[in-house]
Amino acid sequence: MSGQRGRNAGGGATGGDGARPGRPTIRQVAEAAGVSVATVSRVFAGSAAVSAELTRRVHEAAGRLGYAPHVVAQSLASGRSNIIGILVPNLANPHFYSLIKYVLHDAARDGYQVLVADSDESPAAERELGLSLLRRADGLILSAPRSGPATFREFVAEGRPVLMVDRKIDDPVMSSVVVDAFGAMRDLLQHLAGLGHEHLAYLHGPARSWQEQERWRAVRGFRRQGLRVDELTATESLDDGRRVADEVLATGCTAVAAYNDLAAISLVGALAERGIRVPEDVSVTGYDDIPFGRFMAPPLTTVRAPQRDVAAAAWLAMRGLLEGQRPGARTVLSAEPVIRRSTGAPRPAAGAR
Amino acid sequence: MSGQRGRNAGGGATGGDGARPGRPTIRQVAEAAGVSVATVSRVFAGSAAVSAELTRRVHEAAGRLGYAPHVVAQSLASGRSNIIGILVPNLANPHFYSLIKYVLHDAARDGYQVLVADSDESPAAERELGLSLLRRADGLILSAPRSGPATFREFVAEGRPVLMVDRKIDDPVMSSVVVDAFGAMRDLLQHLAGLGHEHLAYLHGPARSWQEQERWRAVRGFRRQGLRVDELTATESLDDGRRVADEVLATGCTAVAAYNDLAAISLVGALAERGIRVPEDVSVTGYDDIPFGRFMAPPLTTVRAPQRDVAAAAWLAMRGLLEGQRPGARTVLSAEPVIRRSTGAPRPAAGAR
DNA sequence: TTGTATGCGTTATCAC
DNA sequence: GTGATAACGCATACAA
Repeated sequence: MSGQRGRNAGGGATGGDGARPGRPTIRQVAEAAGVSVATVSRVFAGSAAVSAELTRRVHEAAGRLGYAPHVVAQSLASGRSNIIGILVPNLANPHFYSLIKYVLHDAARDGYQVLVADSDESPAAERELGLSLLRRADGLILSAPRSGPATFREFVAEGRPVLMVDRKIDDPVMSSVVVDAFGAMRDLLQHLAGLGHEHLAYLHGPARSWQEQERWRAVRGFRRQGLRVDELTATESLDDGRRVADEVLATGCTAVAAYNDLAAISLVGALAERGIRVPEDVSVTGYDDIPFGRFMAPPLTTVRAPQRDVAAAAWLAMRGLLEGQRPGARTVLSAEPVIRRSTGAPRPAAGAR
Repeated sequence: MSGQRGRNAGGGATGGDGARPGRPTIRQVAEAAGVSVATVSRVFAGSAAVSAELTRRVHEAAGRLGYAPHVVAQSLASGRSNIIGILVPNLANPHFYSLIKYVLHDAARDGYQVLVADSDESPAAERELGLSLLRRADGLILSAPRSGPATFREFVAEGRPVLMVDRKIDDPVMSSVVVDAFGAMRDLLQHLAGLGHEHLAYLHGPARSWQEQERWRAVRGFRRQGLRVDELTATESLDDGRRVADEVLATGCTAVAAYNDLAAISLVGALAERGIRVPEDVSVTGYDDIPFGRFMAPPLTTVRAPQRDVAAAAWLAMRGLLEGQRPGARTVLSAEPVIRRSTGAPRPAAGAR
């Protein structure tokens, strides 16, 4: 027998005035309303037409007993949980929780709850967490996944919709929503080149990130224009600015393009500690346009990732998949540079500081 | 019949070589291993001693068939879902997702998944989302809830553990983990008073927040020391800085204590736009010590809320409750001011700017 | 439109 | 230590 066994004893023979405790079941409501359990089920699911009279009686009885459907039992019987999972590589980055916040709201409006998991940049954790989410959830949103195609196929093999956000994928069994980072990053660097910068440093992001690859591809492209581009590596945390600042200064560059705002913000802070002025001594750009970039001194030049649109597109796609649409759809959104005051013309001559 | 009807046909009479598709069930594993379903269940649950030989055979068969327990069926039968819910008032505030991130990890380590919901500061939404989470989850963590005791009792009436974070509660049916904001805020203002400030403005937070009430209580206390304290209202978003900045300037105060870092950051940004220098013209303090406060110019003087400890205490308490501990425990943590450079001595004379 | 009967995949009780 | 089996609470094919 089960754990809650005996909670709703009686009820059968003597007429429903048996044990009182615990939540009422659909059976008790049916009895109280003088209808079958199927009718109660239909009334609550809206799945089939029920006469006005019986609908009224069911609602009356349910209200009186304080009945609410048991979601776990519904899930077992129907095969749907009305839960979706969302897996991100780093919950500490505002970029990701802005996605989560919006998806949460859109999903709630459609009656879905959201299981959240954070892989902390670990492909192995991502695989495990993804599979774990897929046991519960009707679908999974993978935001900027760090693992590879083999893992994705394992996910899909679970038989539930998987949606990739910010990761290009050729496999037709998965849909995706991506932001075109290449174009936006190219435009951002065009802005730097236009200011007269000829020597850049790029702060790499996580190597397994598709967005990182796209952003770097755009930066690399400027080498062909004769610009010098040095490569450094940022981290996902805010605490690493000092090391990076020293490395940046060692390159002698006049501008730094960071993989994302977190790295840029941390760098600007560390530069300020050293008395280096931004943008007078060195220009700095970020990517994402997280809310705090506006409040730095100087306000950060960056690229605005349209997270509201990404989230909306993601939920729209996921809902479609849940309703049985064929997977494989690709949504591409574009981002745009936001020029603030962390970028300016390069200092006139070397050694000016 | 059910939605997945027919997925695992055959199996009974003819000996298990029936339909192949779909996930294997415990019954198929039992058959393949030549044991009963009860034994398979015990092996996977570790709930009772099973001989080494049978354990081996079960694992072998399960591995061969690719069996994994069906979590929804487990939930229905056991009455436990291994899911907890966490409900916050505003996911856009780093203060809250830092709590979420830590709880997520601690819970995952114990095999729990986490449903996240965001009430957007609405008590009505909080009630609805809380009840909704409680249908699925084994327990609910309420972070800084905005609704009242009546709602909390509804939550508790669902028969599952409810843990309050950052909200004092006298009801012995609920446990709580709170940070002593009063003491920390008092210390922070002592710092301001020590610098010579005699005229403060306080930026109120959400009225329904217990933390707001405690912080304000500490600020109000300084009136008895002869300090002048003007009251203004901040918002939870970063976008309202300009209005607040004008109101702050109108008071003529020499220091501003904001309810939280978000409000302080936004205020400093708006003041900078107006050419007002911090801390030379006006000192500003925040509360929470979100990561970005360190990277503002000037770095923000604030109070460090020990979120790692709060999260650890919260999960510890929740796990205890899930294991059947009696509710009612109170954990109180303390916070400390972090003096950075957004505070300084007041400008010597009025009208100096 | 409504009711009946069965199955969803497990857990846990009881007898051995 | 192991097996048989009744719940867990609901959805749904099918009959009426």
